This record gives sequence, structure tokens and C-alpha cells, in this order.
Amino acid sequence: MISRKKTIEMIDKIDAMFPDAECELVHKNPFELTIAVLLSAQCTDNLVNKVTRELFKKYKGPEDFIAVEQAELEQDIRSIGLFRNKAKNIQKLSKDVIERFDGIIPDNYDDLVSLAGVGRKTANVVISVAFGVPRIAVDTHVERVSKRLGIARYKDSVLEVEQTLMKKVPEDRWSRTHHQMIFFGRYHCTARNPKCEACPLLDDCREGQKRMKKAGLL
DNA sequence: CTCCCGATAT
DNA sequence: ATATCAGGAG
Repeated sequence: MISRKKTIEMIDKIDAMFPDAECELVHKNPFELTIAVLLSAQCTDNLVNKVTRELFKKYKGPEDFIAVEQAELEQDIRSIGLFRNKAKNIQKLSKDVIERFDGIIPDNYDDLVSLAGVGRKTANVVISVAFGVPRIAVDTHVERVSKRLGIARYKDSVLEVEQTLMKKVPEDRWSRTHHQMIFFGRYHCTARNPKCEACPLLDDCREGQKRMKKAGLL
């Protein structure tokens, strides 16, 4: 596993590649962001945005989500996938937000993860993006990139990756680095065909070195 | 660990 | 055809 110093060198290079990285999920308020992140599980944010742009015209707040039958909401989000679980969770979450939090999405981690369909990653995204709390939400991209670069170990759990990142990345860069690692993973260090041959981090990247050697390009 | 699940890229 | 997508619950 590489050092904190080496990690900072690498995230500096990713920072130069994606200086404008930010949350790409369409939302107008913390509640919409929470719904969008919940819907984004195992789905591209492109498709989530296509659905939520229409969804948020029909459902303005938690009251609207519990005013319809579950089957109707299922149809409205069907194309996203995992739609039965997500519809059920959205209605349970909406009911809870109204009854326990006066209709307002809570701004702290513990209350957020107490909501249906909201786990550690989703709660971290919400408090980070909506409320400005420094966090590194570890999704599939952040996990893959961290492991390929050697910042974390391949055997590490998601939670271990998060804890390692918090140790090696300066706290004032957590939220920014989080988004930049997602962009890096989504547009450059992709799961299938990572662009190692055109990567500024190739010299420092274990996985990249391995792949170049295997491809006979080194 | 398994299940949930449609859309898209390769 | 199949791997992958801003995961979470049981």
C-alpha cells in the first residue's frame, strides 16, 4: 500500500485531469438529492437523471411519494432497475421523513442512515453534497480506482477503503477528491478498458504497469 | 452471502 | 452474450 505522500501526488494529477468534477445527479434540494442517490444504485447517473427530470415534476416532496400506490411509483421508476425495492424504500423513507423529521431531510449521518434505502455511501453523499460536510463516499468507482492505484488493498472492504482514504487524503480535500475519483473512474480508469496508455498516473500505477506489460506495451 | 433488475457499452 | 452501472437489505 502506498504512502500518504504518494497518494497526494496521485490525487494532484487526478485534480489536474478533472478540475471541475462535481455531483452529476440532477437535484434542486436535499430531498431530491437523497432520492436521486437512492435510485442510482447499480445504475448509471445518466439514466437516473433522465428519469428524475420527469419524476420530480410529478413528485414535489415526500407527501407526493406516499400519495400514490406503490405500483404506480414502480412504473415511474421502472427503467432504472431494482425498481420494486427502490419504490418500497422511497415510500418508507418519505413516510419517515414526514413523521420523524417534520418533512425535512435530516442533515446528519445517523438520522440519514436510519432511513429506508439509505446506507453509508448514500448518507455520505447527501451530507457532503447537500450540507458541505467533508466526506469520501466510496462507490464502485472510488473503490476500483483506489485499489488499482495501490492506495488501498484489493482485499479491503468498502469501509476499509474509506478509512484508508480519510487517512491519506487531507480532510480539506475529501469532498473534492471524492468527485474527482468518480470522474477519473467513470471517464478514464473505467472498469472494462481503462485508458492506461494515455494515463498521467501510469508511472505510479501498479495495475497500469501490470496491464501494459501484459499487453506488450512496456 | 444472495437477491434485487433494466439499460447500455463492449 | 455479458459485464457493468454513484448499493442496500435480509
